Amino acid sequence: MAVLYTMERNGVLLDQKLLAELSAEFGAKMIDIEKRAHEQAGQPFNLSSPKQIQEVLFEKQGLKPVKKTPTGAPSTDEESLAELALDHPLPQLILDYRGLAKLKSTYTDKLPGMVNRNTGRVHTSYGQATAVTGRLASSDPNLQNIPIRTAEGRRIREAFIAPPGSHIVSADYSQIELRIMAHISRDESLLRAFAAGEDIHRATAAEIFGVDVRAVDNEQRRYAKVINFGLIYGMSAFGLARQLNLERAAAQQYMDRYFQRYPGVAEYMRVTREQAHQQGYVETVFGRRLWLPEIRSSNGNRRQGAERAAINAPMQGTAADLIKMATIQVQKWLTEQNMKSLLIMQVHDELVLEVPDAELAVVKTELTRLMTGVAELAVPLLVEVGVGPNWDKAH
DNA sequence: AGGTTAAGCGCG
DNA sequence: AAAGCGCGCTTAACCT
Repeated sequence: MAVLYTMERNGVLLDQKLLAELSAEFGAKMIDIEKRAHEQAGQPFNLSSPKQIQEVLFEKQGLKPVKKTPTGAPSTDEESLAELALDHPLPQLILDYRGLAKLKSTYTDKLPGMVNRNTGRVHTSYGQATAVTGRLASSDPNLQNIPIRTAEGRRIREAFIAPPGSHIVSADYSQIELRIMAHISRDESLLRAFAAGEDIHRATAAEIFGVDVRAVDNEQRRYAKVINFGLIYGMSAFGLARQLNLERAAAQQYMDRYFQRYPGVAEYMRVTREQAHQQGYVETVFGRRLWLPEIRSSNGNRRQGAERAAINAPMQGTAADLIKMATIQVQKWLTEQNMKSLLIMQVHDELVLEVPDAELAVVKTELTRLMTGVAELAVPLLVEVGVGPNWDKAH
């Protein structure tokens, strides 16, 4: 994939002033939180140290551990601290500190140092034979995990900018893995929902809760979304219960209801497990294989882990196949048409370009055409294109 | 000094 | 007994 070298060489421009401001702001907040945490604890301690957090919370403050880490130590992860925060002010302070520390150390402090002296840009490396599912992997720096899920984190995305006279254009596949599940399973309800252009989580909620699509409330849609994503990952009723804070029996009812309404998906799960077990591998729609050496392990946990990977791989892997083909097509078109637009990043289901203003209209049109037309599946491929002065506004 | 592992968390 | 897939990066803790 020569296009990967093109993307690496093109690189992305950063607003270094903004990153410096964010670093200063995050740093000041961290110092303030640290002070308050030390007051609450009645002693100074390192808020980055799981061991010291354990000592303060579970020994000194006497809070009860929520769960344990694989090595048996009481866990201080986000889920645990969020629960402990209901009874004590300290865990929330630690969580706030951690969030800021992550953003500062990984992004706002680090990225400016990665700017190339000659080009003034950041150049990632794409690993083409790293992820077992066929995805690319981005490293040094990783540009595939730039924050977006929180308002605080999104401000970092604003630092990914286009030069004067250009804009950032982002084009991403909408619900690509669920569409692939529809294609592979040929489940009637799923095919119909996508063909009709329905909001898939809303449609799923209507099926599971037995109400009209228009009557689905936000809570029901949120449940359906968790179930839809969970299915792609091979989640169990136990996992669903934990995710939605439900009784296990209730979670099991939702799953039963789902598979009753989408029998094609249930069949896909069954057939995929069976094929993986018999052949020792699973395949994407385009035939790339993922070998599963642990699918016949006598260790039940390892075997079940391999089964979940088997269920996920055809969807994640086919999505990877599709965007790889699309990436090649897009670069081919840019080259043939002598466009000045640059492909600068790939983030699993998204392509990011730096586009001179004069080319905006045609690039938007052609990106959509090339990405939606890259393959003919049993459901339409939908691409959402955004334009902005930076990556955040383009998304 | 330099490498590895554990814990944790950013993204799709 | 575990329980949700795929990655890469940072800090702490521990090792040689």
